[in-house]
Amino acid sequence: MTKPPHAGSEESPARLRSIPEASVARLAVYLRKLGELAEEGADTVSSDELAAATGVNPAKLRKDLSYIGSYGIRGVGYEVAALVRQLERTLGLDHRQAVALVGIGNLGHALAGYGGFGGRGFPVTALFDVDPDLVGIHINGILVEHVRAIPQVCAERGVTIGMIATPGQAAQGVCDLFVEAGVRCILNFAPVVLQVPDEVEVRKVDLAVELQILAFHVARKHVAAAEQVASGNGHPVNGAGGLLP
Amino acid sequence: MTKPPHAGSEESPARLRSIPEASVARLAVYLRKLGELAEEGADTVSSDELAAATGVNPAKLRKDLSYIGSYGIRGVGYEVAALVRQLERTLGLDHRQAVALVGIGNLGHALAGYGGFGGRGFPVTALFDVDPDLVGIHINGILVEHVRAIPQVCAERGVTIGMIATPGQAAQGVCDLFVEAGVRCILNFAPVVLQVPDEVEVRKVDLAVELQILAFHVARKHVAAAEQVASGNGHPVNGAGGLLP
DNA sequence: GCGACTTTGTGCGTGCCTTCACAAGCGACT
DNA sequence: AGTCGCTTGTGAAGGCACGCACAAAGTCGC
Repeated sequence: MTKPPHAGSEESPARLRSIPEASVARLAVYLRKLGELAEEGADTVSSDELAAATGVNPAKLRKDLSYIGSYGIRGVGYEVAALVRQLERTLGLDHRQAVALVGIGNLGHALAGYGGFGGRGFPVTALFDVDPDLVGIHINGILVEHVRAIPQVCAERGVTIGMIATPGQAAQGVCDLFVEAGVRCILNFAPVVLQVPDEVEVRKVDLAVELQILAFHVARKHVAAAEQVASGNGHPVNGAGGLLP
Repeated sequence: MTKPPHAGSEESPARLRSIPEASVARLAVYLRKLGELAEEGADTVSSDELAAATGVNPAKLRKDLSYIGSYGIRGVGYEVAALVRQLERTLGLDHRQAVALVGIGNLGHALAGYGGFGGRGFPVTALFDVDPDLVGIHINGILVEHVRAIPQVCAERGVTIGMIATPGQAAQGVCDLFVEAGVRCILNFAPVVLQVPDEVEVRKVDLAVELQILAFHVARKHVAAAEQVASGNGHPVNGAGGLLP
């Protein structure tokens, strides 16, 4: 239960497993900001500083970082370079993850051309579609192949992550092909819930749902605004600086 | 995110405000599935049925629906049409929400052309960019205007939701323009944390982070697999993804 | 009209995540 | 060398969400 305190330099897998899901998501955000800081020449950051820049609570940030070990210096902060290295190792970015993308529609095209992936250790290695007009063309130098080639191609090129940007009806079929190819992690942009074996991890990004959540908040704010007018309570605005006293 | 410690919790219209954030996200998913069911001619659904189709626990689904009122019939299920109506009202979809999009790059182009928005009550009403080569062209019949026109155009057309698909450096500036225009809800695809006044709601979609989370799971599964081989104990850890029939 | 069956709505225990608060540790300054 | 100020790391408490299990409530068959 209680971990041995101050275990410095080992790669205990138990440590990995114990990181809460919510923390992992934030670690990725910290990592990007740290990259920027490194480019600006920063040597160290304090938790308060990094927390403000990433919009989280400083204590939460420190706890998140404590999951991957003690890499801070009390009274000083965190050494940027060391923290970046450790985060990259923890997030599995120390070896590249080949990514395959299925569905070269509007969104798929954008994803295939998105520079944010390849530049960050996620080279898009294979593209697939069913449309004969698309199969055979190149996007960013990558050949679009037919969906039926998924199992073979993915296995050959060691694809570890699959992205599905097809229409909803096609998504489950594509997913099954990925699973067959041994892909264990899938990022799904199609508006359906994929059925997968236990050992496969699926994350879903649903743009329409995101908008609907915002629409809910629009409605809520509308009501709140009406209330405020009624009660005469105006709320002062916290400007772009955004740091609370 | 950063809220003043316990702002005045009035409970007047109360029902909307009391819906947990996590439930709102799922309500949107239920709504889409219900739309499909309605098209297939279904009159009623049971919670078990809808829960299986959307990948959630039936009890959780019933609790979610209970937040918006009792629209189920015991022994039968939920009347699809009535539930759709009520969900649309709760999510603020009974009046259209004009959406503005800034940043007509790869992703922006895809978003502008994405049919899933307009068809679901979110007409993309305005497009903006700074690139002179883009300003002036039409996408899907919508004119791309210069970013500096954001305040005026958004105010004129009653834009309630702004989407930011610009590079990171430009995002905060665009965000400020949205706020100036009175836009209170923002969907941010840029990899930065936006600083906004308290009354503005920001949701962030970060594709690179999504991939990094998956990369973490790839690494975790890798370790787990190696351990299994080593210890001979075949017990795969069940991750956090709880979707399983 | 009555009983059995089905399905909703929800009270409650459990576990995770967040947040506070503070001791421990480190560097700088005198 | 000692003290002071700053920052990390973490124990503990609170809150939120999830899921179980069951009572209430309705339908269907006879």
